Order: sequence, then C-alpha cells, then structure tokens
Amino acid sequence: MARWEPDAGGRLARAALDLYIEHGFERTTVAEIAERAGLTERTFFRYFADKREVLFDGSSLLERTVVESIGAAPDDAGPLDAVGPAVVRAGAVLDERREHARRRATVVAANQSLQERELLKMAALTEAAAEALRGRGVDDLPARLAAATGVAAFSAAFARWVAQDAAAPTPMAEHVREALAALDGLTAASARRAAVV
Amino acid sequence: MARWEPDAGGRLARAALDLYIEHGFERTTVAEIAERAGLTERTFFRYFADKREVLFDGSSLLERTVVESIGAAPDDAGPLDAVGPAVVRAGAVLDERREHARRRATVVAANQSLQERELLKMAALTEAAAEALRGRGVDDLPARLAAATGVAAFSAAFARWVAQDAAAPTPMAEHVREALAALDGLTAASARRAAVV
DNA sequence: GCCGTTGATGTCAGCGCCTGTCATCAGGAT
DNA sequence: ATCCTGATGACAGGCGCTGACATCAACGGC
Repeated sequence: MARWEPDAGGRLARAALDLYIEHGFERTTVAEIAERAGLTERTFFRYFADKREVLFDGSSLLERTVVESIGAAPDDAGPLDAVGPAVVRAGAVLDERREHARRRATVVAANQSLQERELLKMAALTEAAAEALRGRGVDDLPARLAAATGVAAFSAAFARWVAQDAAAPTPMAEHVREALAALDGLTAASARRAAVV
Repeated sequence: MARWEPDAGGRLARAALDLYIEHGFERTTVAEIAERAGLTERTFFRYFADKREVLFDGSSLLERTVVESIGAAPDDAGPLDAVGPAVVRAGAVLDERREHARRRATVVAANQSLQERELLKMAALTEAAAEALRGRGVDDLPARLAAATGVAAFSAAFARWVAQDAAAPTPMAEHVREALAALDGLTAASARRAAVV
C-alpha cells in the first residue's frame, strides 16, 4: 500500500483551480489549497514555484508541440510557413482540453499577476519557436520576428476563442487559421500600398 | 520653504534603480530604498504600486507616443503603415534616454518577475495601439495583429539595441527600422512561396 | 492674525507569500 | 535487521504590501 495518496501535484492543481474560480485568485490562500488537497502549505511549494505557477502546468506541452511542428516543416519552407502550421497544431492541443482551458482563462483574465505569468509563458514559447527556426538556419532577426508573429496570431486567436459564447463554438485551430489569414491580408495590403507609392 | 524635500517620487525611483544595480533586485528591500531616499517604506507604496513598478514610470510616455503617432498617420495608410512609423518614433524616445534605458534593461534582464512586468507593459502598449487602429476604422482582428506585429518589431529591436556594445551604438530608431524591413522581407518571401505553390 | 482644512508623511499592527531547516517515517535495498 | 531514500510535516522567520490612525507645516477664508 502506498504511503500517501497518489498524485499530490494533480490534487493541488485541481484544488487550486477550483478555489480560484470559487473565491477568486487573490482571496484564496495557499494554505486553503493545500488543505483541500489534504496536504500542507509547505508541500504546495515543493510542487509549484509559487501560487501562480500551479495554473501553468500545461504550457510545456504547447511549447513542445510548436517546436516539434517547426522541426517537421519541409526543408524549403520559409520561417512564416513553418511557424503557421505549428501554431495551428498548438491550437488543436487546446481544443482537446477545451473546458479546462476556458475555466483557466476566466481566472487568468480576472487577475493582473496571472496575466503577467501568462505573458511570460508566451514569451518563452516565442523564444523556443525562434530557437527552432534558428536551428533550421534562419537568421536571428527574422527568426525572432517570425516566431513573434506566429505567437501573436495564436494569442489573438485565443482571445477570440475564449470570448465566443456559442453552443457549437468554432475550434481554436480554426481561429488560428483565420488569424494567420488576416495576417496575410495585412501584409498584402501593405505591399500593395508600397507598390502603388 | 517647502515642508519636505521635493520630488519624493523621483528620489525613490533613482534610489531604487541604483540599489537594484548595486545589490540586485531581490536582495534590495523596499525599506532600504526608502531609507536612501530619506523616506519610509510606507511612503514608497504611496508612490508606486509595488517594488517592480518603480522601474516602469516611463512606459506611459511610450504609449502616448505610439498612440499619437498612429493618430497622425495619413487617412489612407494601412494598419501596418500606421504602426511602423509609430514604433520608430517610440524608439527615438528611448534614444533620448539611452543611458537610463540601458541601466534599467540590465536590471530587468536579471530578474524574471521584472520581465513579467515588462511584458505586461508591452501588452498594454499593444492594446493601446490596437485601440488607436480601431479608432481609424480598422477591424478588431487586423488591428490586434498589426499592433502585435509592430510591438514585436519594437521588442526585437530593443533586444538588439541593448545587446550591442559599441563605442558609437546604432540608434534604437534605426534598429526598429531594420526590424520592420526584416518583417517585410519575411512576408515577401512567404508570399513569393505561396505564389509558386 | 486666527483657525479650520488640506495633503504629504510617519507609525504601527497584521496578513499572506515564500524559504530554510530539521524531524518523521513507511518502503525498498543490502 | 539495518540503513537509506524520498515525500511529507512542523516551525521560525523575512519581506512585500495594506489598512487605520496620527502628525504637522502650509494654505486660505475670515
């Protein structure tokens, strides 16, 4: 027989999300989370670096997905052509956990310090994508910019995916494709204008 | 005669930056900052929301510059054509305070929580730019994307501006122009590829 | 000139986040 | 049987940050 109840980290993460939704992030103490999970505050901090990080367990999966997808792009694909499908695949990952992702998003949207942490995760995702592009021989500056552009499309798509309130919501992956298409439209308009002038 | 020494906020901000550089952000307490400024800890928190915010006093100036510049763009300018010059002007603002900006950047680069705050300010800048674009009649999605793209160019330029270590450094505004040019190159390559396929 | 108001600052108490350190103790290895 | 390992608990303490109240020079109306 196991000495302790299994999956302490998972129990903590679930208790935290539930309490953040019930009472709000700031009005929830780490001691309360630990108590609901049947553990102590000290143990919480052995599993998660801080009170915010408990909501960001899945971000490494997004990062892996994007990096692998960039690596799997055809050799002759340009930076943007490698990043686009990668963020679409990342969007599909969120579709698989739609309910959890949306619950989590409502909590994050209600608290500035959580938004900061989310931005840091997006920045890490951007940096990982840029590194994957450099690994394909892309120069530093275009790699940074292509990565940032792709993540911007992902983020804009995420905002709209979360905001929609339909019975049959449009999948996140589709939102990402729309954002990428809008991006194409933007640059095409700019290029046309430059050509005219 | 004034009852107190003038410019309490400025004294606090200078003391904070100096101490963050001397001892590091985490190893500096708010009480130490206040003491150096000849004030108390409680007064520090009357001027700045938290220990990090004291480094981000100038961000509202960047935001105003970008918003005004977008508003001043020709009526027929596309979203990207309005955002590009705006972030170049924002870059010029940093050039005017080069030494301060670089000292500040080294502190921020050394601490994760400061990077989070910086990302939040960049997100606020992005949102302000998007709002300015919507005010020009641009739809929500392209406004978000154009704003994010411009800020991405600004951020990439900033990273390279800070990293350079030359006697006669390239101005930030020039770095921003290069980043915008690289963006054009990226999208042009992608469009060419799309045309071939 | 008196006096009430104003506003920047000080003082104090306290909560919650987070960390370092040591103790505990069931299960596995030798 | 003994030792070791690793997850957990217990405790103390520092620091960030907040609320509440006190202080007191300057200012303005009278």
